Amino acid sequence: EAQNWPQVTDSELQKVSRKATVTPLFEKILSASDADLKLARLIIPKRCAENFFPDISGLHGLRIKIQDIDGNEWEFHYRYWLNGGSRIYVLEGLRDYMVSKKWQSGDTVTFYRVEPGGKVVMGLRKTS
DNA sequence: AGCCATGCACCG
DNA sequence: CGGTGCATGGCT
Repeated sequence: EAQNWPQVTDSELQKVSRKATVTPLFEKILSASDADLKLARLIIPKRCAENFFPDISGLHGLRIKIQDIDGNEWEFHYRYWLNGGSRIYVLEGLRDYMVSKKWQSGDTVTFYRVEPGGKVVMGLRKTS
């Protein structure tokens, strides 16, 4: 009994009880083509992609899991197109998300990072 | 100088 | 003939 009584320092308690930190990464106002259900893809501004999304070397990109604000997890495909000597980054496979959130041109999508873990969360703000 | 919104060729 | 993946061009 006594030997199992927790003897923790204040700083340990702080660490244990600390809430997850949520850092806004970037947001984008949806263009008409971002909101096109047939395309179902979102152009990620280059600087945002390279600063905040995983590095991708090959043209095939990678599958990326992103959680929405309600904790539902979605899986998209993150890749890029070659454009001149540069890249255009694109998040594909958004159709279900778009339908579910009534994603429309002019709305604003915001990406967050949650630590610890580094999970990416996305939220949608409708035009007011 | 070059991003990125969108046009559009071409491949199945 | 619908989508992918790139080309084009408006715009900053």
